Amino acid sequence: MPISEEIRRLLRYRICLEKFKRFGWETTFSYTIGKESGVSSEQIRKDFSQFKIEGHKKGGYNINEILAKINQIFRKDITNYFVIMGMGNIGEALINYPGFEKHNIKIAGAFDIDPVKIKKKYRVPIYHMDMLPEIVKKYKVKIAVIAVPAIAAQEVCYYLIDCGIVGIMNFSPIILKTPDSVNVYNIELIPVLEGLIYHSNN
Amino acid sequence: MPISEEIRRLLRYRICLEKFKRFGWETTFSYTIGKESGVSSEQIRKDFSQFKIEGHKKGGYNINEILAKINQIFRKDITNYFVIMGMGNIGEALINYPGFEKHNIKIAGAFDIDPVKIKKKYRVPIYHMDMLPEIVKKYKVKIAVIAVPAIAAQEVCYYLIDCGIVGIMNFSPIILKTPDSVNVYNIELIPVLEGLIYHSNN
DNA sequence: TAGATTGTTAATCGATTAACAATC
DNA sequence: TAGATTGTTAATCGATTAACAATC
Repeated sequence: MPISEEIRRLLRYRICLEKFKRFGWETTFSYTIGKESGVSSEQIRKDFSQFKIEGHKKGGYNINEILAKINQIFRKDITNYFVIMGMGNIGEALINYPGFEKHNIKIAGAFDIDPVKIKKKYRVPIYHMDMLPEIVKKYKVKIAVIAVPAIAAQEVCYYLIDCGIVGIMNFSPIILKTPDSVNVYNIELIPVLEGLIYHSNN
Repeated sequence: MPISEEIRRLLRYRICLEKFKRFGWETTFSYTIGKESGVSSEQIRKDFSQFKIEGHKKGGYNINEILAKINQIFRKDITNYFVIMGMGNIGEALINYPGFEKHNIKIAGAFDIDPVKIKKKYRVPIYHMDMLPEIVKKYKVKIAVIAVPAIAAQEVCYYLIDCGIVGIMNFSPIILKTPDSVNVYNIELIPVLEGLIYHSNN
C-alpha cells in the first residue's frame, strides 16, 4: 500500500497555494496552479473534485478554502507524533530538521541502543529502544522513521510493528518485510543517485 | 523526466541478489527474486528481457551474470561524482553517509556560503559556492544534491543548471522550476510523513 | 451576451498482470 | 519423459488526458 500519487499531488498544490497567498492572492485557477506545480489543469480539477474541493465557474478557486480543505483531509487540527529509530547521521539530521512543527508534526522521541548517544543532549529526548512501547502508548504514535544500520533494520522493523506502528519511512538500504497492513515508504538515497546518473548517461 | 520504475526495480533486484550471493547461491529463479523483492515474477522476467538479461529455461538465472549486467547498465566501472549544495543538517549527514563508495559514487565536494562551515574539517572538502564551476569541470560532475534552505533553493538550482548539472536530488520543500532536460528527484520528507499519517487515519 | 472556467464523462495511454508456447 | 521455468504475446487495469457541456 504505497502513498498514492493523488495524496502527494495535494501536498504539491499546498506548496503552490501558500506561495500564492504570500503574493496576496485570494483566488486562483486550475491553470495557474498547474503552471506552478507542473501538474495539468485537468488533473488538478479532477483531484479537487475527488476531495470535494469546489470552485466557482469563471471565478476559480478560493485559496484559503482549498488550504482549509487540505488541512482537514490531513487532519492538521491535531498534533501527529512520530518516532526516530537510530541516532546516526540521518537520525541526528532529522532531529534538527526545522519544519515539522509548522505542519503540526512532532518527534515523540528518538531511540538508540548506544548509551553514549542516549546521554547526549538534543532538542528531542533520546531513549533506549526498550522504552519504545511506553512512548508509543503515551503519544499514540503510529509512524516511525528507520535510520538504523542496514544490519539492524529488519529487526527494528518487526519491533515497531509489534509496538503498533503502521507507517514507516525507511532510510536503510534494505527491502523490509512487512505485513500488507503496514505502509512503508523507502527513501532510496543510493538508487535515486544511481537513477539520476543513469539518466544523465542515456 | 522522472526516474522510471523499471530502473528502480532493477536496483531492488540487486539488493536481493547480493543477499542471495551472501547465502552462497549461484543461481536463482524469477519467483525467488519476486518473493524477496515484493515484485511479481512476471514483472521481473519482463524487466530482465527488456535489459537483455537472459536466463536458462528450468535452470533459472545466474546471479553473478545478472549483477554484472546491472553494473554494466549503471556503468559501475567508472566513478561517478556528485556535489552537495548546502552544509546544514542534511548536507552534513550525507557527507558522513557510508555506502556511496561501495557503489563507486563519490562526493566531489560540498558547497556553502558560510565561512565558518567552509573552514570546518570534514571527510570531504567544503568550498564556497563560487568554486562550483571549477569542481564540476574537474570531476565532470553531472549530479547535485540541493540541501540549502527553501528560500535559496531555486537560485541554487538555476546556478547548478548553468554549471552543467543535469540531475538533481532535491531535499528542499519547494517545487523547483527546471527545463525538461534536467531530471529532478524530490526527497519529500514532510509530504511522505503526512502521507503516512493520512493512510494511518484512513 | 460572449468568453472563460469548472467539473464530468469518454478516450487514450502505458504499465501491470495473465496466459501460454517454447524448451530444458 | 514429465514437470518446471523462461520469455513473449494478449488482456486487463488504472491513471492520465482530451473533450465538452454547464454556467457564471
